[in-house]
Amino acid sequence: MSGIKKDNTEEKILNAAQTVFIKKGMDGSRMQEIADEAGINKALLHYYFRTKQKLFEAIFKKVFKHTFPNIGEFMLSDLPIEEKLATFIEKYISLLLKNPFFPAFIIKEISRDPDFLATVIKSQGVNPNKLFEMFENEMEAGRIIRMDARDLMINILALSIFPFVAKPLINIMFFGNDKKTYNAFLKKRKESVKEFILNSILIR
Amino acid sequence: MSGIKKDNTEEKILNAAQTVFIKKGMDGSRMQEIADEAGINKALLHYYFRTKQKLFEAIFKKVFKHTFPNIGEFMLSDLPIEEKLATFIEKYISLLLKNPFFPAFIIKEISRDPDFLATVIKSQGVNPNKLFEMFENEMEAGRIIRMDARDLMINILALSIFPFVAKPLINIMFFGNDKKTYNAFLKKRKESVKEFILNSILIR
DNA sequence: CCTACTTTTAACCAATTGGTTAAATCATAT
DNA sequence: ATATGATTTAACCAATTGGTTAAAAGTAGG
Repeated sequence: MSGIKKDNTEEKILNAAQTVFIKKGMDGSRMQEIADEAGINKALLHYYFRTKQKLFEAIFKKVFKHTFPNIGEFMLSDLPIEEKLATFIEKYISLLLKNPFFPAFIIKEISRDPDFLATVIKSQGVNPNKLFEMFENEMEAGRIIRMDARDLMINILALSIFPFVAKPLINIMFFGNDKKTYNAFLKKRKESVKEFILNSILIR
Repeated sequence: MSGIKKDNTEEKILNAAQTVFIKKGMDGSRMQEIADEAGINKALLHYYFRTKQKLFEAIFKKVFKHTFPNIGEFMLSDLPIEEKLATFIEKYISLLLKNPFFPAFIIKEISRDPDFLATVIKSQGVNPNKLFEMFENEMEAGRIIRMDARDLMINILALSIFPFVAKPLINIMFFGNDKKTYNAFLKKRKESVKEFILNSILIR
């Protein structure tokens, strides 16, 4: 068997491809640039992943998994809704702080090839129905206000994700292009988004 | 002078370029495809707009202006804050409903060339400071809760824009890929976003 | 009609790009 | 050591792409 060497090279390729694809997108990336980034010959890319498309799909799936991780367990636990939401928002924004370019990458590519997205989502087994049920139970119990559960879920995602997706725009418009200030601001949003949402929906 | 003919062709090119660029982005678009869409020869594109880059910049500026229109007047008027926000959200989501692909296009391209974005924003004369002042006055007067005005502005934009930016994703995840249902849902958001925000920040 | 100018086109070009091929190098088992 | 199969490389290729050029077609004034 091959073992170490193969895995090593494959990993180098995946890392390099992720770097380049995230920065330039599928259309803007060149196989040669990925090879350079990985420190290998271009033909080796095709040896491991037959085509650019297949390499890209591998990266997209990987990044998608990281950007929309499974959160089933604790969101469906019997913790109080206030705590569930607080924990989710904190964990999720922390995740995005560690991978700030993931959301924009996903957004960029889903409008290029929406059909492929459907495949990925199905293979992920994403199923938000349980989540919606949970929200509706909380409404029934009078702990949060009545609203479309899909609106609620989209609002949570929007408030968490959007500042990362529109990072360069917001940074210029609202922060004089000062990256440190903006990063500090994003960290604080773990608190402010939580408050904003709970303020809106919690019945106290 | 040339007159009719020139304007006509230039407009045909701009329309075709917008269609193609919005669908495929700068990197994914081909000059030949734009020429075909406009029903003209490819060389004519270069006759009117010297390079692909220049043609793209013209489209980007045009779309950007439409996506972030000047809203100064009535947001700085002396209407009650509740009414200002309600009107803004309604108008803004209506605008996006008419141009649902604009936000994703802007997002896609700002991460490709953030420097160019800076130019466009500066030439637009966007200056949110007056808006922030207005929000802070409202907080001072005890009409809305205290918070970072930038958070508030970003939240409003996020809740309005995100469902359009992530359209294909949300449509698959939450709406079984049924476009009509999702469009109806987006229309209803004019109301639900307004309520969500006012619920959160209004002091009654 | 003729001249001067603008608009439009067909043909062409150099550079880039994803992908292939055949040979070289490396690793491993016997 | 050497045969075998996996890994890596340099050289190459066909197709595509943005852009150019020179000639043709259209337009308007005199």
